[in-house]
Amino acid sequence: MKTHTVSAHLVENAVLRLSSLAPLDQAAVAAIHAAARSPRRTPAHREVMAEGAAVIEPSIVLAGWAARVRNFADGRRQILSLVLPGDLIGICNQREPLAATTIVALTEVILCRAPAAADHPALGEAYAASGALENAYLFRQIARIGRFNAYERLIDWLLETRERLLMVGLATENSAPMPLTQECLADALGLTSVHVNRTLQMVRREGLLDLRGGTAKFHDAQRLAELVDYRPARISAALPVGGTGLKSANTKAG
Amino acid sequence: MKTHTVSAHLVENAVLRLSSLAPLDQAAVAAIHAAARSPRRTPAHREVMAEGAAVIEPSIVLAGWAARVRNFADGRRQILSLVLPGDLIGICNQREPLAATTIVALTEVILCRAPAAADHPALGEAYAASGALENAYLFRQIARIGRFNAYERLIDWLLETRERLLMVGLATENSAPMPLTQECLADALGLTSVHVNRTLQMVRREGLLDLRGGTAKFHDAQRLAELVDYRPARISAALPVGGTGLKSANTKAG
DNA sequence: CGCGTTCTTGACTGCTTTCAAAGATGGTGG
DNA sequence: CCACCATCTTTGAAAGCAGTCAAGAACGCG
Repeated sequence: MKTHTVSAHLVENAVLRLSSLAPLDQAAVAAIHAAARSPRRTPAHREVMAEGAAVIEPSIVLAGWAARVRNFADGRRQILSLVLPGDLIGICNQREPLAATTIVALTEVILCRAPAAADHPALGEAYAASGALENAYLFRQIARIGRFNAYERLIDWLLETRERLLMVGLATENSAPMPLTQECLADALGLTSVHVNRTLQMVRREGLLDLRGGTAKFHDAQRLAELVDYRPARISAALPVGGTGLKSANTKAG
Repeated sequence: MKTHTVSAHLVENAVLRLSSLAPLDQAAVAAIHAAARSPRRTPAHREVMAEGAAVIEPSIVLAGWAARVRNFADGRRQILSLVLPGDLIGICNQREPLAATTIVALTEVILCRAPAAADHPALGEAYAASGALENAYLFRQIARIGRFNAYERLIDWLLETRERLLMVGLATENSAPMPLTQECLADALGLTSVHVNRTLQMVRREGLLDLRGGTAKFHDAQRLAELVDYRPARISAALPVGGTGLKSANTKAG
């Protein structure tokens, strides 16, 4: 298996996400494909981008998992958000921007340049929608960490990640790749790895889901969603995101 | 005192913030002044904007405190971010956008329409910078709630709020208005009001700061910043935000 | 002065962390 | 194919930070 070229199907994940955010014309899709012919790779554990550095060129994630992180002087670490295939980084309409956060590769990550929005209006819309969605996930992360207990955090976060993977065609209704160590999970959830481990076992015992070997199996996504009152993220009246995933859990708990 | 017109000095707060984010030409400033002649008021405790509703017109906060909040079915509440004078709400470049969060007035809030960026390029830049800064504060909120204990959260949050108020000329080096109940603070910090109360007393006893009667007194901002390794938010190499406020706390703790 | 909201306090519970060590897993080289 | 090593997962016991419940004090307002 040659690792020097990006196989075409990788690009499809990104195209799938972006075109579900805004209808893309042929030219826009072609531009993405063209950009993907010059991929850049970042090995696992290495930084894709450093906080406070001049921002790198706008990029599309073609493959791999990364995370925006904040590192503290005493070694504590908080994952601010996940960066998944189809996501954009370094998009902003400012002059002389600085990277707001460090982004670290959790697995090997493949990116390519994001075609300029100026050249493709459709892409501009997709980028804007992507930004809005990213923002919505930040809000969710705050609410999750601020008011949920470990059990709720874990379930809510897994459902959210599943939703995002569904958008790029990388998950199925009840199975999603989840190549994170429990320590990473802990950093994302504001917990310790020990407690993540115990919480994971609890959910496993209940038969609701099973996370191991880099894969999450959702045995009863509907029930999980009800447990934490999970609703798919929505940023536009026109484009319900997550349509592939959960039915709306609007049955009154009564 | 007549409450039916917006006195000119209120507008100045917003102009101060926006022009520190991007240099504003006369026309842009005039446009803001013009917009401010048609203010809208929202009484304390009422919603400025409801999550999931079609987004209201882009607005500038002229006066008052508001907050983006997430309410849970069981009564729990999390404040996602503060909305202060000079802040913008409802700015986004999408079609058919939905409000990502509810915004509730914590005190009476006065807003006005935000002049269209299309008509004033300088405003467009200011809006973009404002958005980037808002984003930076979301990241901080996640890190704060995810990895800080109550003591650190309180100090860090107060320093951040002070920094933001300094930007609009509403705070001085060691005093800032803080018209929030301890319950609101708790909702912002992901704590309970009882614990906020106890933490507040601890900081007070240490003589570091004093929060009461709607005003925060910072007796030793430098020391407080060192305690939580606080650094002013920066979004651009060109525009160091918070220059009015803290010196960089770069002395190695040794 | 009376009332409602906010602040304060105490005792108790409990979720989560900490520390340490044992067990599993996976990849590597002999 | 197995030994070996590093990394990751699992477990137990103990301590601590923060939450809960309840009631009294203080404050602001009409």
